[in-house]
Amino acid sequence: MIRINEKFLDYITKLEASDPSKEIIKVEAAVGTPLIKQKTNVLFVYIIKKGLTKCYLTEDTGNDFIQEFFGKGEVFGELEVITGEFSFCTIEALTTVECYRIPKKAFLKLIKEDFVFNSLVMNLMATKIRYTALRHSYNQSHIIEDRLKGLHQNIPDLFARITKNDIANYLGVTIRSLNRAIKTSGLERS
Amino acid sequence: MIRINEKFLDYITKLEASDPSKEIIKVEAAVGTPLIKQKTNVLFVYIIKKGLTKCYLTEDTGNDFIQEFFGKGEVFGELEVITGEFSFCTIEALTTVECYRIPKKAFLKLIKEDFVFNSLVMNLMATKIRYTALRHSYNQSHIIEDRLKGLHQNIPDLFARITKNDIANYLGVTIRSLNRAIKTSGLERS
DNA sequence: CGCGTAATTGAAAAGTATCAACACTGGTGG
DNA sequence: CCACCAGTGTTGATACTTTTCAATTACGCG
Repeated sequence: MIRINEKFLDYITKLEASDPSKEIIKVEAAVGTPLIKQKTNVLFVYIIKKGLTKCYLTEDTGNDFIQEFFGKGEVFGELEVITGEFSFCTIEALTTVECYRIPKKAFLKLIKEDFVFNSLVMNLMATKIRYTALRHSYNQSHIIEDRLKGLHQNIPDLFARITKNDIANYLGVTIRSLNRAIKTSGLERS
Repeated sequence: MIRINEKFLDYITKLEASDPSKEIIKVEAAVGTPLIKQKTNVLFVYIIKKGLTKCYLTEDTGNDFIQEFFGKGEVFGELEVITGEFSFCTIEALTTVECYRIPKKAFLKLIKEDFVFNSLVMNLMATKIRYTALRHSYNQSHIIEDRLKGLHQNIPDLFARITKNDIANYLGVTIRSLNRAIKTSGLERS
């Protein structure tokens, strides 16, 4: 599932336009660039303006597990900035990505002083929890084929946008199993 | 893993003590009582004072998947109250449970007017996301035996406190597989 | 004692991973 | 222009993990 958050993007766009101190700036990242790295200190919060990223964890086994794909308006880095802990995941650009970047201090100030902003962040986090919980549950109680079908319904041009490797890492399976599931589900030429 | 949040409990305890309008009240639930039901409107936020609950989703397949066990200080219902959506999980008492109960309106008012409270809620949600994400990733990339060992490390008296059925639903496996894992991991008499 | 719920176990079937070989594609440099 | 290479994708055979199904035992309680 590619998550988006138009509402938040709208608000940030307005903020950026009326920001005299230029705390919110636009940055661009090329394909493959890690915007946040696992187990590092997070100094900025990012909001995607355009493009696609993956959010993944590298396990001690060496496996990557993709949590979610972030699209337009999605926010990352906010958890780490709020709790002050190191990042538990890596955010990497899958396409060229344009985003807004807010320094930690400015983000925390906005949370404190702008209640609308505060509410948007609360909502965004609540939605992340719901989404993550539902997906975990779904993954545990459905076989690969069902999970693949579900993903494909949400992203019709799935195979054009995301590599097989990333799809497999998102579903938490090997590429071999993914390929078999594609066959048996009849999703080959999509 | 049984999650706890002493800091939040402390704050609520203080709030309750100095609450003239008696919006925060203490309630008690017997074993098996559902405090929040999946797919229903949520009117209260709860904070556990004493006891243990399970937070689980019932899938369309009929399987229950336990998200987490909540202990002292853990909060639930806050997500639904913030987003206004129906609950996506059920919260059920595993022991006799004492908790504080705050009406939706009062909770939202606290968020708006008490910044310390607001920060505590933000932190609590950020922590939930981190925890949920890490667990999902861990579950996808480790076999049952490892997952069981990890759980047992966190809850040494696991088998005394939680039924086999619930442990299996927490790990997302069948009881049969759980029993085999207990054997092969040498955790039988714990 | 008798009942219902929880726990245990074996055998077979289904699902998934591992391993290894091979095909396709778009550069890159001789 | 071709050979080579790296990255990506495909496929079969086999081994391993987990579920399903069914039978059986253990335990608490009226």
